[in-house]
Amino acid sequence: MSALKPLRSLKPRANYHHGNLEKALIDAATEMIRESGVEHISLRAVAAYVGVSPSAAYHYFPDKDALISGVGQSLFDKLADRQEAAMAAYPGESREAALARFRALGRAYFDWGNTETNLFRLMFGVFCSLDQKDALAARDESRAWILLQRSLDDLADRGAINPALRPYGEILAWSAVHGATSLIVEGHLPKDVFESILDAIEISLGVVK
Amino acid sequence: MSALKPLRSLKPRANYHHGNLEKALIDAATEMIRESGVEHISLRAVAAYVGVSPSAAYHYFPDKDALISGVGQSLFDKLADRQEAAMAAYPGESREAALARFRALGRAYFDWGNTETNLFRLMFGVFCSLDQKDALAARDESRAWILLQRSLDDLADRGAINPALRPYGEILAWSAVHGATSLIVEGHLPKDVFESILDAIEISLGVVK
DNA sequence: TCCTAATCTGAACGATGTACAGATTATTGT
DNA sequence: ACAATAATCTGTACATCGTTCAGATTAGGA
Repeated sequence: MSALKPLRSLKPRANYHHGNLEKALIDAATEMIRESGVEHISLRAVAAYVGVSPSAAYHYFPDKDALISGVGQSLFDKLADRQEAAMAAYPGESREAALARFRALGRAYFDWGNTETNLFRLMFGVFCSLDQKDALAARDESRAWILLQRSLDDLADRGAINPALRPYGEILAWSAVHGATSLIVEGHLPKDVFESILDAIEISLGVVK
Repeated sequence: MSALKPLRSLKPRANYHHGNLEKALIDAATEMIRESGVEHISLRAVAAYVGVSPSAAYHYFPDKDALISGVGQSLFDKLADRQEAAMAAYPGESREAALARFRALGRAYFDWGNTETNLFRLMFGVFCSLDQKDALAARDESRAWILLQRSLDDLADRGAINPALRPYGEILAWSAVHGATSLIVEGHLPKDVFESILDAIEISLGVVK
């Protein structure tokens, strides 16, 4: 656990007009949640970390929950970054490469949950739960969702999965990977079962190797 | 949203020596979390609801988190009750009955998440996350886990699933059902995909109908 | 019936989320 | 260049929270 001391106290600049306070608050909150968990951060501490008074935050967020929710939204993009990087390790047009990328996609999700547990909990917790409409719209635009769609299209194009089962690909893969990751992260299942989950997903989708 | 007013103010009994304060606090906290979500309850409100001073709780729980965690532990049993009731609707020794019970098990989990969302979030949130050892030990003794094991044994005994895949039954079924329930409850997936998840689980386990 | 242990109260402390009035700075129009 | 206006941030204040602790109340055994 590092110190998390105020930053701006070093800078000679006055406190008024920070520059980009909204982003600074989100970044600070992200880092603090990452280290301590969403249940242990306070608006005041985030403001102090940025070097600003607590009230300043209320010009950008209606309340603390909105700030936290802002952090959550931004995390889906960071997860997609990790997934993209993981998939890049398996280039190529072959069926084997496409399958390897598909597994890398799931494994990156799992790794994210294990290495960034506090952020993972935030993303799928109360603060990021939206109404059906908004959430589905947000999901359709999220890069992580699009990566999953494309990965399944890749498999289908190469005849690596049963075409009749293709429509269920996204929901099945996401459900199984997310469920396993959640249960493992919270300690309900041991870590070593995850690869079996990936195997099971492939079987469900009728993978032919 | 109902009122949640203090109860004991009506009773003529004095405040000292409540009787079974520990259980009363857990019950009250359960009901209040059920209605408002774990992020919106205070130790003081729970104590007031029971008709007791805030400090009284500290004779039974070291802190607020311990009370909440106590609530969470007790919920796994209530989930098992629902699952048992749901399975009882499909009696019989036939393969079809065993399959129907297996699906009822998953559907009851899903229904629990949808009707008792606040409690569901608590069960699998930070407050109920244990170290690997404790959690796995607790799980092995939980009735919900045992129900799942028996249901899979039933399927295997009747030759309804691929014997080679039997060992993966628990982790796969729980992961997929939990993942789908979580994602649907938080709005990331639409409700109507759940039955497809049950189909996919059966395919993964090599169900022969 | 008195003594002791168990149980609960009441007051207090520091920290929190939030509201609001006013101070400070940036920007725009002339 | 300069004043007027808008945007941004501070400081203070308040109710509420979790938690501590000294002491009041009660139960139950000697």
